[in-house]
Amino acid sequence: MPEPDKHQQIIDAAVRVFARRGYHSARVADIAHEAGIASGTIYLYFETKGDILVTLFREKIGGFVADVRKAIAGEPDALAKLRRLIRLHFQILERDPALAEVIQVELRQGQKFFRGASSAEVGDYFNVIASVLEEGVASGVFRHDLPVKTATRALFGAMDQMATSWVLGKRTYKLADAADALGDMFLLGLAAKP
Amino acid sequence: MPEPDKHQQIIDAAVRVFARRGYHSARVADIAHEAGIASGTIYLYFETKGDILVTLFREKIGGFVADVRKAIAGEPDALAKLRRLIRLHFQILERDPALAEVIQVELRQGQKFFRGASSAEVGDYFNVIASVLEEGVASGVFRHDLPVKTATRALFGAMDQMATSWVLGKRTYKLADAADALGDMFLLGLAAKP
DNA sequence: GTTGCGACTGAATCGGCATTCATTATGTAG
DNA sequence: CTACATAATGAATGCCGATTCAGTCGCAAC
Repeated sequence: MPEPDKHQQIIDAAVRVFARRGYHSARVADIAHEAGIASGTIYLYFETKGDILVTLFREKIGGFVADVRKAIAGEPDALAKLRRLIRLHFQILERDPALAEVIQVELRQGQKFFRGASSAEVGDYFNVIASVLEEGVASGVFRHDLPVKTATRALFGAMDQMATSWVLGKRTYKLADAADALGDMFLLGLAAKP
Repeated sequence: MPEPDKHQQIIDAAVRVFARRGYHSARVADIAHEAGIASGTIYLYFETKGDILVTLFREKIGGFVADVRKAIAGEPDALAKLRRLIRLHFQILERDPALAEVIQVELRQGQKFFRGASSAEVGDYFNVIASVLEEGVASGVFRHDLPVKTATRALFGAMDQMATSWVLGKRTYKLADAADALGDMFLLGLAAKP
């Protein structure tokens, strides 16, 4: 009867080790060491090394999406929801640097992020974004002819790239401070007002 | 005296094999077979398997940036340059599906794309985008208070995500068709006109 | 104190594939 | 035709670390 505790212990250790060494050069023995257990024990809780990675981001991204969903549900209109979503996206990553490193850099290994095992979770997030945009179109705060799919991808891509740049840089500036600038850009555009 | 020809032959074979199998499950022997040579011959032209990947995207991305630079130089103002850049970004990827697969999916392995060996080339591309935005700010077609760095990242991220979505989907729709929609979004924003 | 049982351990195994290099082919010059 | 140089070959090597599993531990029941 594997302790549910140890599962979490291994996941947390894996986040730290993957952040430090990268997925490929991380050895299973390293994760075990970081978790304070023997390497064989890992295999009582996970099938393979890849399974650790897959499970880790399913759980983390699943939690991420749930947090965002809950937060925006409390906002009054699409505009507030959009701004809140952007801010939260950044806050969550900023809060946990090791997790941010893993999500922005390591999880993109091969197919795993957008294809493969966590595509469902990522798809959920896309749906959350799309639903906010649709609500805004329906209520008239966004352009009635907004191409929602395109806008969803563009917004996600923009946030994701800002997060990646922040991780790869020294993380000197506050990521969350960029949230409002990004929100303004999307809402108002780059063009000068006539 | 290695033939300069064979270098290219190997790179081209590698693009096809990486696109098909993914970098990790691609064997050096597969690339050799695809190129019609023996596996040992690869090592007369490249140090390691990783070197093939690194060289491949240095050359490809370098060419990509050069193409974009040249194309926008011919455009009259920042607005036209921006639209041209977006269109070209998509056209180049659409023209070569195997290369698109490799750039969007395989090259993100670990650190290689934004960190590591090709960061200089990617940095060049960021500079091209930023210079267009700066020109637009200076000439007054873009908001004078536009945060150029943020906008550069956001625009790159948006294009990159659209490309990734297109690669992961069945590539059914025309990627280039989304270019104008994306341009409009960035220039005008999501918000409804008052 | 002995038996049983699940959790845990970590040294030994094993397979896969990048890399090497002794050998062969191709080409050129005298 | 012989001698030398350079390019190409592909079978054999060697490494590395994920995975396994025979054995140990801790504990509860009787």
